Amino acid sequence: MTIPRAARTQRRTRIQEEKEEQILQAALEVFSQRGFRGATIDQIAEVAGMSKPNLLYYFRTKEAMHRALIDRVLDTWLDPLRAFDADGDPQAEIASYIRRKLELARDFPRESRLFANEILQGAPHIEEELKGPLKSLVDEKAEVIRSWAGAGKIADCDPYHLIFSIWSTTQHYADFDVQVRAVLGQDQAGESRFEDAARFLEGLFVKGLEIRG
Amino acid sequence: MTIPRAARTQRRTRIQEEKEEQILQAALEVFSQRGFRGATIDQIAEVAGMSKPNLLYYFRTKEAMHRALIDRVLDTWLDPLRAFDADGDPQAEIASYIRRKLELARDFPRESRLFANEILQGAPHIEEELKGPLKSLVDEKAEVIRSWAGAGKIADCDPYHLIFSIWSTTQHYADFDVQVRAVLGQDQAGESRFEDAARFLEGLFVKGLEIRG
DNA sequence: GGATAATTTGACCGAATGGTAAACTACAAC
DNA sequence: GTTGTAGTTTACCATTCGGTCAAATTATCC
Repeated sequence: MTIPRAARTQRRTRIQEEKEEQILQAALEVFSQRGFRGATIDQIAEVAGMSKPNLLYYFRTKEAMHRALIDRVLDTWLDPLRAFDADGDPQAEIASYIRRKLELARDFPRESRLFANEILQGAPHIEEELKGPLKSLVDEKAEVIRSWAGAGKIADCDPYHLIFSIWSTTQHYADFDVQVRAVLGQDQAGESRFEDAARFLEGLFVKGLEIRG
Repeated sequence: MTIPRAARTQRRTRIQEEKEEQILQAALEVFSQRGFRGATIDQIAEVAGMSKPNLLYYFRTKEAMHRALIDRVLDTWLDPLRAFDADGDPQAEIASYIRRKLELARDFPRESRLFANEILQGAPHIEEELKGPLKSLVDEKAEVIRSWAGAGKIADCDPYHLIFSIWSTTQHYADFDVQVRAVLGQDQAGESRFEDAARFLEGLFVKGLEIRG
C-alpha cells in the first residue's frame, strides 16, 4: 500500500524523523526568505537535497509543511514570555526578557521572519492560536506587570503596550535585518550590533519604567 | 503607433494620471496583503476594475507597479524623520516624532505593510535606496541626537538604536495589526488603541531618555 | 465628420507551479 | 530467495501566472 505516506498511524521510523527534520529545515530557509506564496516546493526540495515527490511523500501539501513549521516556531517563540516570573525583581525580569528575545532574534532570525511573514499576511493559518493560547499567556503576564505597578515597583503603564514594544524592538533586529545593516553600514555590522541593541533597550525600558523620584 | 504605452515621452494626459493612480491604489491593496510574489496581476486588475492587458498598458510589468509604489511610499515614509529639528526641544521633538509615526501607521497601514514585506524579503528592489538616501538621512539625524546628548539635554544613548526602536514600536501597530487585535480582543480594539499606544510610547521614550537627577 | 492617436479587451502563449501516477529501488522478515 | 513494504524517482497533468497580439473601441484634433 502507498497509503501511509510518512505514516502517522504507526510510530515513525528513524529515517522518517531525519527526513522530516531535513525537510523542515529547508522549508524554514525558503519560507522565511520568500513567504508562503513566494516559496515553491521545488526550491524547498533543492535546498533539502531531494526530489519534489519525495518531499510530498512526507508532507502531503506545501501548506502542511508550513503548518508544521509555524506550530513548532510559535511554541518556542513564546518561551521567554513564559519565563516571566511574578516573584522576581521587576527590573531584572524585564531586562532579562529583553535579552532573551534579542538572543532569539540573533540566533533564530529565520524563525522570526517566518512568523512575521505570517502575521503580515493577516495570519490566515494561525488566527485561532493568536486569539487563544497567545492571548491567554499575554493576559496572564499583563496581570503580573499590572500588579508590579500596583505595588509601586514600576511606573504605572499599559502592560499590553509594554509587551508589544518589547516584542517589536527585539524582533526588529531579525525581521528588518537588511535595513539595520544598510543603515549601520558594514563597519558596525559585526557582532557588536546585538550587544549595542541590548544595552540600549535594557537602558530604555528600565529607566522608562522607573518610579519618578 | 502603439509604442508610447502610457507615454513617458510626452506629458501625461488626465486620463493617464487617473488610471495610473487607480492602478497604484489597487496594487497597494494587493501587494500589501499578499507580498510581491503572492500578488497576481489578475487580482490587481480586478480590484482596479479593469482588464489585465489594460493594466499592462500603463505599467509594462508587475515589477514596474511595485517599483512605482515603493518609490512613492519610501518618500512619504521618511517625512516625519526629516521633520526632526535640531533646534527644537529634544523631548518635544522625540514625542512628536513618535506621534507622527503612529499616525502614519494608523492612517496608512497598507503602505507600512508594503514596506515591511519588501524589507522582510531582503529588500531585493530597494537595497540601494536603503544604503543611500535612507542611511544618509539617518546618519544626519543620529548626529542631531548625539549633539543633544553631548549638550546634556538627553541621556547618553546610541542614536541609531533609538531610531530603530521608534521605527519598530510604531510600525508594529500597522504591520502586526492582526496580532495586536487578537491579543487586545475586540473590547479594546476600538479607536483608543492608538491613543493608548501613543501615551505609553511617549512616556517610555521621554522618561527613558531623561538625564538622571 | 474624418483622420489619427490613445485606450481597452478577448484570445492566446510559454513557463512555472502544486500535485499525481506509477514504476523502480532498498531492505527487512520469513 | 521470495515477498511485502518503506522510500525514491521519472514522467506527467491541470492550473495559474506574467505577458503579448491583434483587433476593436474610444477620445482628440483638424
